[in-house]
Amino acid sequence: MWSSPIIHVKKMKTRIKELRARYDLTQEDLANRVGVRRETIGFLEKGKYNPSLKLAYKVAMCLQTSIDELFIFEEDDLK
Amino acid sequence: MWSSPIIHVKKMKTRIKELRARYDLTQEDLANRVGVRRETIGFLEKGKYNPSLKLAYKVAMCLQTSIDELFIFEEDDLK
DNA sequence: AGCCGATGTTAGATATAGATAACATAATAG
DNA sequence: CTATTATGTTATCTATATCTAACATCGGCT
Repeated sequence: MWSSPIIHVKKMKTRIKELRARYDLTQEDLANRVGVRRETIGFLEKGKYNPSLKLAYKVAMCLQTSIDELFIFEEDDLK
Repeated sequence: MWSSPIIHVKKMKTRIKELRARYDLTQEDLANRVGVRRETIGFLEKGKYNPSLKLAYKVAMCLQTSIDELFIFEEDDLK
């Protein structure tokens, strides 16, 4: 008798790759600036995992944008 | 090409508690809507950990705001 | 004084983010 | 063509977010 959650997030897209290209950065460049591994950036671009808020923020800062601009959520909706 | 800044995030504040009060929700109410445990909301409010981006998003949606409005980052600086 | 709903806090378990190293492939330069 | 650089991908490891179940504390209410 628990109630199911109201918010569902089906999928999350990111504009990391697009913005990284705009600034002509390699995955490794960006990774170095953010302070993570190259693979981590690669996995993020491919949506292979759900970053921590701090990581999302750091990537956004390095790409001169905001979290809300960098990540796009597609909702399943409010039920 | 600029000199590679390394981003440091010293601390993160959140307005969860403030907004939760505005909508007159208990931690448990919000937790149920978001789909996490009450303690998780409590720990988030106290800055005891760094949520995933999806969780941050869901909390923001439940509080009628955005991630960028809900979480405030204090930078250590671009160095 | 009690009770009760909300929050704090702990300890242990599980899930997963992110690290690391390795190797493969694509594209590009030479 | 080979050499190199950027990216894809896999497997294993560690750190930590989140779950779960307790129990404590605090505040409001009668």
